[in-house]
Amino acid sequence: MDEVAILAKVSKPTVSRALSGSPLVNAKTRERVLAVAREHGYAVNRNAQKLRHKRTNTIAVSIDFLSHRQNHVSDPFVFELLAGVSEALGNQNQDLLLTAPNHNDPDVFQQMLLSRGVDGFIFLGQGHREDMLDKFSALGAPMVVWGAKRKKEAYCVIGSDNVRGGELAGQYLIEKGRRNILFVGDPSHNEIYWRMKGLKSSAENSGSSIHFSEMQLSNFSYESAYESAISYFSEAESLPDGVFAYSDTAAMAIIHALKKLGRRVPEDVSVVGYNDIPGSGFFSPAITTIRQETFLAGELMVSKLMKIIDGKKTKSETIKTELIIRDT
Amino acid sequence: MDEVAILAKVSKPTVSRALSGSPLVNAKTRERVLAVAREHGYAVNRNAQKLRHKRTNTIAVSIDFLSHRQNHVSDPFVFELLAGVSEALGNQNQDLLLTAPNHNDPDVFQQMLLSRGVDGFIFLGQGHREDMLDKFSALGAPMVVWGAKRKKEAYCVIGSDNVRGGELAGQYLIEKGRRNILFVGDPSHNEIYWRMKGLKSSAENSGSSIHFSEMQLSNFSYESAYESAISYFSEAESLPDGVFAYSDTAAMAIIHALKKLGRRVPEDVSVVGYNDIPGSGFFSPAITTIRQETFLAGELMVSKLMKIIDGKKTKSETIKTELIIRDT
DNA sequence: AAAACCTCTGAAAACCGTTTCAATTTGGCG
DNA sequence: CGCCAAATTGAAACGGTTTTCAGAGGTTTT
Repeated sequence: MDEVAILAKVSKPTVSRALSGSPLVNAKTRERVLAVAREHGYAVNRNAQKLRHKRTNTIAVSIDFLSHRQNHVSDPFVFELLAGVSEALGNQNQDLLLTAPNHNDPDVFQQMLLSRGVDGFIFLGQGHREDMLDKFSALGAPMVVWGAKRKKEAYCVIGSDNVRGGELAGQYLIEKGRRNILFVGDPSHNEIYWRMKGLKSSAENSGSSIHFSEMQLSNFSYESAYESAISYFSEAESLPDGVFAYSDTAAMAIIHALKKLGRRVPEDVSVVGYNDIPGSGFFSPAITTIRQETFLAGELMVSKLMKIIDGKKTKSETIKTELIIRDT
Repeated sequence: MDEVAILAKVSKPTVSRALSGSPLVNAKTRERVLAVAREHGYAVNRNAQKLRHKRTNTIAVSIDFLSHRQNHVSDPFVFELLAGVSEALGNQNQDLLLTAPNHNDPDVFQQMLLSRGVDGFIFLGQGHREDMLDKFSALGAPMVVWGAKRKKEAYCVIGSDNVRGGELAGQYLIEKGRRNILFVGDPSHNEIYWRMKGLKSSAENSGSSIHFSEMQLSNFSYESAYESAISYFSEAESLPDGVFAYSDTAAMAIIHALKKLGRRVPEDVSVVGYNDIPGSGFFSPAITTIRQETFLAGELMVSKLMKIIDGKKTKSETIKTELIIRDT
């Protein structure tokens, strides 16, 4: 910057002001400075800026990101969320720091904040990290979480209306005449718990007598979901005629298992998924599902987080949640 | 750091040395410093460090990332790659900066480098950005690209052996007795071009007479691929009995279209995809595909890039490429 | 006992911007 | 023409770390 200053025959602060668009600098001077900077390929050092400003304009995004090694697979849905967040952050001139998958220690996150590596956090998925998130937010970390609302609002949560999603799925299945309904998912995840609750409540309010069962599904991958399903069904007294799976990916695995066992979908069994992931309409059968507006969700999370970083208050919010019927 | 120094009754440089694990500091002194730091929740300022070191330990990752708005969808395969890269970077203590989706301007990337925002780049997918990548690499930017090798090796490319992948697909189809083979994809993408080449060469070397056709597919989404397929097939003289699609997602859309038109897959038509994305075995029919070791690819890209950043030379490399047969 | 050598520590400079504050110039107005 | 305000600029300090270099104290060698 010193060199630019000399070449433009001004002082360093003036160069700084010219480049940062300060109104305190004369228009002609600015032109001169910009010309020199452009010509000599000068770019301000972002680290010096961050150091001085005590602000990094960087947001850490943490995905409940399951590496291949552990035979986990991340849901395409998360990718959709990430795309939304990425675009929204880009629009706000914020950098997106994707945290390493195995960083699930509150200390690691706090370190990032303390060392001024990032200004705030977006957690995509609560997973089983609720305790960690509670602790972290108790430390006053600026953060927004995709997931399900908690009893006490510790941090800002954006998510779909899981109870409503469950109800929509339930109503659909009941309208289809299904009376032996299976829920697939791991209700120790908060989001999934509420989806199940919604499903149950719609069954209770339907006036019909519904047989309700539940299939735990932990440690998700297509393969393990499929195998769990096969072994579950082989031990079950009766096969369900309606299934609500916590995600489209799970629905796909379940459908595969049902077909393997000779059930026709959707003729014998109706299956509802969640997320409306790309391609869910191209599965056979096309998957009836609950859509969440992931793109808006990204924008919403980012705008909330920016507010929080600026010291303003915001509340958790729920995203539009609708049933997409695919009957063919 | 000054405060820590005072509390530990040493000077600032000593604190710095203690925290960075320098051997120049006495063991007892180090203990004292670490204790004070821990107790007072002190963390070194990463930005000051980066400023001083002229090294950020941050790698920019650019995805040919297609936002929802443009009705594009990113292939789950890219997510797999990203997961691999993320884990590998984490192991090397490098931060991963995910660039905004619309950043496709070499100037933007150069700015990131010049302003010392990042040390290097990983581009996941060449897409239609080859010119940009050439320009950027000509500026001496440290970078590694996932994609297909070019004639002249301008930058380090990691990718599958696309020609071989195409050959494997072709051999499979021909062995299945297919003689009317369709390639689906946009050969203006380098990777896809070579896959097609491989397919053709296996057809030519087979000794049988193969009718070969080609369906352009630009601007991918499931929906548009499906529609293109429907309109292509309705105008074609004959329907193919073998299809090689440039990706599993495209294969899924094509299969959907073929079924719609009353063809049975795999009885009437054999379809081969590419990537072995999660769930490709759970589609109906399960998708025969070409697998690439994405996880190793991530590690390889990162290790290559680290070498390049350290001023060492490396060469492009090809990842294991194998056919996964799913006939059921 | 002097010389040579380690080991450990601290002062000062460097990294590269931005901000504060004071100074200079210019313009407006009576 | 003199005075005041506004516009523009620059000197110096600051943000937080690391590195260079020199020095203090202790140990070993001759």
